[in-house]
Amino acid sequence: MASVVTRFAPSPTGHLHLGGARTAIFNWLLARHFGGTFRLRIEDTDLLRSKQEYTDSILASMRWLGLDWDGEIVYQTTRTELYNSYVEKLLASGNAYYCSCTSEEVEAMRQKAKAQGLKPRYDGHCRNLGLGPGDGRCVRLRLPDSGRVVFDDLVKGSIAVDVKELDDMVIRRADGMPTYNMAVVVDDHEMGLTHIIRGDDHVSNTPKQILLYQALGLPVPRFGHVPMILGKDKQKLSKRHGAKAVIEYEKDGLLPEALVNYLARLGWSHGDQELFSRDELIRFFDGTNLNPSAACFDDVKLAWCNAHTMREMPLSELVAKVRPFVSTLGFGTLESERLEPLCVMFRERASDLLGLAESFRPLLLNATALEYAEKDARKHFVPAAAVHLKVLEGLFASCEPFDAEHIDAVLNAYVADNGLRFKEVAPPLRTALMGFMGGSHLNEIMAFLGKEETVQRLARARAFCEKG
RNA sequence: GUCCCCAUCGUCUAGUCGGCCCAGGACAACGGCCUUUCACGCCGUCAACAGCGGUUCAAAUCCGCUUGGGGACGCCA
Repeated sequence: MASVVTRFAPSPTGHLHLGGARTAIFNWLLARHFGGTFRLRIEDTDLLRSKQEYTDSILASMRWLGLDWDGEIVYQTTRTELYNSYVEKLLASGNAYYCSCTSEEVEAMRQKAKAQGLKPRYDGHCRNLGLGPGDGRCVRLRLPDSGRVVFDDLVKGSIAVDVKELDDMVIRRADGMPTYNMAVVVDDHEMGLTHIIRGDDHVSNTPKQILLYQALGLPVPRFGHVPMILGKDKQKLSKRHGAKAVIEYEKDGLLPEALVNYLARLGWSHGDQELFSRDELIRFFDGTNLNPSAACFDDVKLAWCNAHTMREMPLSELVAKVRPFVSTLGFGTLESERLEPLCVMFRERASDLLGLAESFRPLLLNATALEYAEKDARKHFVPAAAVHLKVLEGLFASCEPFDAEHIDAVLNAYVADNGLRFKEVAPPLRTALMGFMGGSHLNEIMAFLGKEETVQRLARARAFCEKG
């Protein structure tokens, strides 16, 4: 099989959003699977809405997701002459013609067709007028008089459309600029595309583009139209329906591996497997098993996927990734030696980096600033607990070395020697140390806090217990 | 309105040529175990083939219709 060439072609009119990210992932995966080429093209011909900052943002998100592209990035605004050379070919071969109809006239044709219960379309008014170039004249493609356009879609199977449903579309505007379909066909051909995976909303453009390829005598690439991603409410994912940009997930502390894993799995499957490493994704994704029906985005499952990734990744990597979140939350800049135990203690309790960093809060503030959860304090800071805390203060003060193992021994001995049960001692102790009934193993928490801080926390809590 | 596409648990999905599917996995929910809290982990429960016809010995799987959903009909991309 000839080398596979795929592409991602966003318009820089906004940040990279989930739907775009997913089509980028599919194209990237297909290219990497077959050892092919993955190209990037910026469709910036909409001068009013396109902005450099969006191009930068999209590229940043692509890099963050780990989707590397091959070759130079193609910017459509730099290729007007190229597109026009193709329009000229079409004009020369008689497959295109000049049209002098005004927008108002074309609109009237559409209304008329609509009134007759037909699809609104251009009626071919200038088709055989033999008009030459002139002011205000656009160029239209001359469609075959009859026939069907049939293509085998990678995800939806065979799709057929009657040429009668289409009309002689504009391929070059009166201002000399090519239209979208024209530019896309020229670019996809010039860039050597063999496979094009894109959103569902393009299926109706596909017959038009195929007709263009045929008129130009060019080979038609393979198309695959993936359904759009729906929101929780089954509505199309839009800004109003919780559609978030990739960059926001990054800010929320999601791991790119997890987002790629989740998105790849949305609309594609490999048996019952849910979790994939990047290598597995590349190994298994071959353009088959793409689901033709639309999928709803589920951020709960994304969170699960992220939590899993966070638990499995190397500790050193996790430490490096939470660090910025720790400082953003105002906990200062911590050494890896301090961050490591924190990550070990809390990584399986958080579902994203921000949440993980946030869970460090009770252990990074001073004893005097620790806030007690009212409910837990009321329940566990009772007079009886004061006795335990007081004895423990003394025992811990003389615990040497003050590490998890020895702390555990002290705690166990205290409970055993006094015929107590852990359930009587642990709650007040935990509340004293964490401020609420949560967190990791008590001995590890104390070891992290250090002797002095631990004793201080117990003493402060004891005061509350005595008050009752 | 016209054309195109889609239709399995609440959600993501498995389901090679129809039989091994009174439909499997995962997330969520619920229950339990583990336990020094919360989590993780483990075990279990709940839960779906849109409807109606047809083909067939046999249909979630094939065909048709209906219903429902989505998309497209620009000198936007």
